[in-house]
Amino acid sequence: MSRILESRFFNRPTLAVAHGLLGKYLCRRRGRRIIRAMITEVEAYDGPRDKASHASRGRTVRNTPMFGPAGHWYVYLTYGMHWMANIVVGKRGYPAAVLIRGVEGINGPARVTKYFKIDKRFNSKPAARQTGLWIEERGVRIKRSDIKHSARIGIAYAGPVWSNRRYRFHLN
DNA sequence: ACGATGATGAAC
DNA sequence: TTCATCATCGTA
Repeated sequence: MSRILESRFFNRPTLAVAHGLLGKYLCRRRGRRIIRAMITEVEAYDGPRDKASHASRGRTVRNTPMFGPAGHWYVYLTYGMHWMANIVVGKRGYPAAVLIRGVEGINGPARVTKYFKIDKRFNSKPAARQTGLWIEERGVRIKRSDIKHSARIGIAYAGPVWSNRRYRFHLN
């Protein structure tokens, strides 16, 4: 049994969605083939005050998807070569997203997008089967005690308050 | 430890 | 229009 996650799942507080994504499956259809992998690591970027978030300096062309409806993708290029896959969460107008940092067997957000062949084509598109990139519940139960939380990676510029927040969640 | 590699946003 | 900065990775 499996269930494709829809906006009712993503339209919740950012940290709750981040926790909830662990154990869910990132799914990609290319032609007839579908690849799936369990999400094992995520990071939350929560609201306009979060100094580590692209939205901390207001709305721009790039970060516009973060202000849009929950359950849509926010995909952007970093370091001139790596795509980052984020799912938008929370209410419209409130900029928040969860970065998918790792799936089973693949660690690192750039490796995830490389493996799943995710790029700007998905930016602002809904996570849905029709789009070719979506997220499924497949019956994996994650115990609260199996979720580790720690500081987010690569965001020291955000200052001590925001860089020390334990907004990174992972299994193991 | 550091270079790759280019879009972004802010300053000028 | 220029410039520093980046939600990183692979090689050392």
